[in-house]
Amino acid sequence: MNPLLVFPEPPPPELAQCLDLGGWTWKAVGDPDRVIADEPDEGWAGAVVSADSDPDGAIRMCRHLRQGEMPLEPLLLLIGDTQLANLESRYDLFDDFCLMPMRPAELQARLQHLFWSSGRGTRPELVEYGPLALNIETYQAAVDGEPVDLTYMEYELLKFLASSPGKVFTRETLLSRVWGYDYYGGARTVDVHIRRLRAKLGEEHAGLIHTVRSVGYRFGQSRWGI
Amino acid sequence: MNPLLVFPEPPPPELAQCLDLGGWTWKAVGDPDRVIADEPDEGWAGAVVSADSDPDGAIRMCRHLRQGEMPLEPLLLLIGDTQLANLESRYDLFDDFCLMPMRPAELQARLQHLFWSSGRGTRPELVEYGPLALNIETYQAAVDGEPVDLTYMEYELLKFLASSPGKVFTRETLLSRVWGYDYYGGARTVDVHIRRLRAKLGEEHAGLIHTVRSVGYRFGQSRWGI
DNA sequence: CCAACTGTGAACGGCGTGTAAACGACCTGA
DNA sequence: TCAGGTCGTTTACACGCCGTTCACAGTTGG
Repeated sequence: MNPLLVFPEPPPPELAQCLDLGGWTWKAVGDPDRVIADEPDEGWAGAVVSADSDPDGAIRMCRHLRQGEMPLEPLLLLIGDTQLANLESRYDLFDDFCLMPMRPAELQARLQHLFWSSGRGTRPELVEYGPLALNIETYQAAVDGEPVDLTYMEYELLKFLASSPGKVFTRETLLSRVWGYDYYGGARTVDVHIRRLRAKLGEEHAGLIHTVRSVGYRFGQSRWGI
Repeated sequence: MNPLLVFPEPPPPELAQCLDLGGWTWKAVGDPDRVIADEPDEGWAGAVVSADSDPDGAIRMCRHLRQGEMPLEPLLLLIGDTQLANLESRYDLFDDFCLMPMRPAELQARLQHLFWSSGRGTRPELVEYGPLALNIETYQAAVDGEPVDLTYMEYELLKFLASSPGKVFTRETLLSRVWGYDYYGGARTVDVHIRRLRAKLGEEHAGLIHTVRSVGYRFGQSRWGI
């Protein structure tokens, strides 16, 4: 999943720990001006802003995230109960809030509820390598920006390979991981699917999938640039 | 302002006191069957459901308020922190929650935030995609400006799909999100509704709904503009 | 009581998938 | 250098899954 934007930098330890425990990926940003510069390629999935230590900075951050053409959603605001009164007439700055000191389970529930409400992980999850791009959400593939029509198994196989570029997988590994642990069939199956993949990638990019003789197949270059 | 529906009957004293202090008008309803009978002429403004004393009854009430053609919004759920874990996958039953024992200021803030959101924020009144336009308020659909007559389920399905254009949904996901998480029925149901939708969209626009073999269905084009 | 809406079972057809077999490239040893 | 073997590539084909479509039953509302 795309990382969450977290304010301030560094975040309160209990917040960081709680996010990690919940399995969220996140990145702290200390200043509104750094939001664009620090934005990952996939974009922000949402934001968690703590007003505990620096209330004014937090408000500035919220306002900055919400203005502009693409307001960042969802946005969760963490505040102390003494600051509750200041919230009034600023409801446009956040989607939900959570009182400090927070209970980890409450934070988890609020984040999940927010993402459920917004309907999706906001932006597409992508697996990219060189000219290849796989959109996990839409089950679509593209090479050099040109869409490629893949069947279900072709897509799954390519996704698995491209998730670990440079790593060699044996046919047995591929069969058990892509086809399923209980799959029982010949190893030739893998070969044929690799061939169909290469054909669809086109002559120019067929070389993205390397054959490692007597071992298996590898997607992309090895780490030594062979 | 219209009264809030409050559960249970009688409500916990601290809840009643807190609502009164905040200047809310409210009316307690102890049983889902009494929601219609006790509804004031102006209708309910929203609901506050406490799961403190009777968790199962509270869930039943939430479900009852949310089902039907006119789900009651906004709905605030009050729960003890030990019940947090039960919330998962029931995010459709409420719009926000508040942990017990509650802080009066927090309840006020959450109610105000909810009414602010349902009043003018977040929820789009129109879902548009290319030639398709869905009016959420009036439950009407139009293609190329021409109104299309959709049944309830057709409308809900199309609205859900069109809310996340490009994203692929499995039949299971559609059944749980559109039909309800507790729906138990065959996946063929989805197919047939998709077919009816395509028919009503007309030959020209039937392609708006794509079949992703072995996966599910997708509305609209991918974000790569295929 | 009729009409519209919704869910389910079954038949049909297409295409994705797995497998066999021929072919060719590469390696090894004599 | 040639023979034999190993391994990957390529082609062809049949099976069966999966989506489509239709018919019909159950339900609800007017």
